Order: sequence, then structure tokens, then C-alpha cells
Amino acid sequence: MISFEDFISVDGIPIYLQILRHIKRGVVAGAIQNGDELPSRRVLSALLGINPNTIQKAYKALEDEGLIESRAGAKSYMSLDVDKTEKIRIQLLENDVGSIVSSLKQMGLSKEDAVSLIEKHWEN
Amino acid sequence: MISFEDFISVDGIPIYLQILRHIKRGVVAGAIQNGDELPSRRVLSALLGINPNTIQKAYKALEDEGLIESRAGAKSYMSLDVDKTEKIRIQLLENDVGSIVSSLKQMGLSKEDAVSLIEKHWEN
DNA sequence: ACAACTGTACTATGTGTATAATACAGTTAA
DNA sequence: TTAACTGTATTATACACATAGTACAGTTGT
Repeated sequence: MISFEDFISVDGIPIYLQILRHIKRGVVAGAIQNGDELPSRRVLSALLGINPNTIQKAYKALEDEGLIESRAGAKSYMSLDVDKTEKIRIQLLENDVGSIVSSLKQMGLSKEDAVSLIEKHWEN
Repeated sequence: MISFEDFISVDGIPIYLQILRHIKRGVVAGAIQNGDELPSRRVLSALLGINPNTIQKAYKALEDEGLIESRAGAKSYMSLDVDKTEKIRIQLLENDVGSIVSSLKQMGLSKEDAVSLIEKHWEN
């Protein structure tokens, strides 16, 4: 069963997208694998204190991307392979690293300053 | 006059917040200084192809944070000092670096992998 | 003085997100 | 079989964001 224990919602970003991202990061980390069972919409809704329709929106998006499989009445399961996982890794890293680099560049930091900041914050 | 030539809107994040962030990063980089003149709401609206009300929302937020001063009928100007600038620097760096570190950690990367990625992306 | 700009305010509309409340049909296990 | 779960769908409400259009009063330079 996929865990959402460490899921923390941040405001400003749509909740259903945060759920998407949480699962994708778990896939990249190897914590979520092909065939893994997802919590039902209602259960996850209660667990996170989020409306069932919002969970459904996230799961629907995952289904549209071919990352989960759902059948009416039954549980939903992860549908992964090497290609999908690698595409997610590239998508997430490209997005995250690209945005931080452009941010720090815009603020006038040097590459050394940037690396130093990352290393300092890694411990906390 | 503050420049918006390199401003590129990204979807998913409210435009007025992106304008806020663009100006704050310019302040941190030293490209925007105390007393600098801002483009008028209407001019910036035309320049960026964004509704005047959206520009006004961004400028209003800057005014509420004490970073600009506006008088009805006259131009708006940056209102900065050392303390404000340093607070912005801390606010932006804390936010950006904190989010990238938690992202990469969630994806299972080591500190060395993270630094290596940042360095590789810095050139492009 | 006056024309052209400025900031500011207001109403209205459309879209996306999140919520609440129901409803129905398919599955699974006792 | 049947009770309890499952996914899926629908309607309604509320809020934030972005747009469009209009209006009015303050300033600035000629």
C-alpha cells in the first residue's frame, strides 16, 4: 500500500497536483513500484482531510497519464515500467533543477554560491 | 526604469505573484534599487500583454509590503533600504533552496548527485 | 490652461480549484 | 447472497485569478 504519511499540503499549488507530484517522486525514489495498491479515494480523502472529489481529480490525472489502472468497484493499482519511470525522473528533475538554477541566476548568484547554499541546506 | 524585457510568464503560478517575484529577484541581484521608477500600470500591461488589473494587483501587493510608493496621478517608485533588501534575499533564497532540497531528497538523490545536477544545469 | 499621462475604483464575465451532498453500479470477502 | 467496500458521475456553492470595459480624480510637461 502506497504511503501518504509524509504528505504535507502547501498552499498556492493545487492540491490534486501536489498529490500527483508526491506519487511521482515516490516512483523516482523507488518507494512506489509497479502493481502497488493505492488507497481508495474515500480512505485517502479521510486520511489527508481532503475532499474525495479532489482525490478523484488527482487519480484521474494519474490514469490519464497511464500511471495507474482503475476498474469500477475494485482497487486501483500502479501501472509502471522502466520507460515510464525514466520519463518521470527526467520530467521532475528537469523541472525542479531548471527552476532553481534560473532562480539563483536571476538573483545574481555564482555557481559556487549556489552549490554552497544547496550543501548547507542539505543537512536540515 | 525597471526592465521587464526578460520576464516570461509561466502557467500554474498566478501572474501577479510572478511579477512580484521578478521584481524581488531584481532587488536581490542589485539590478533594481531604491528610487527606481516603475513602468506605469498601463504601459507594463501593454508590454507584457497582461490585463491592467493584474498589474495593479501586483503593484498593490508590492505597496502593501512597503517596497514601492505610489501617489494618485504620479509615477510609482521603489522604496528600498538595506534591511528590506536583506529580508527579501533571505525570503527568496530560503524558499527556493528549501524547496529544491526537499524535492531532490524525496526523489532519493544524494547530496553529491544534487550538487552534480545543479552544476551541470548551470551552464545551459 | 490643457492635453496626456498617472493611480485608483468599480462592475461583470469566465475559468480553475475545492468543497458538500448524493447517487448508482461493479467488486470482493465473509 | 449480502454487506461493505470500490470507482464513477452529477449538481450546487464558494473562492481566487484573469479578463474586459468604464470611470474619475490627481500629476506633469508644454
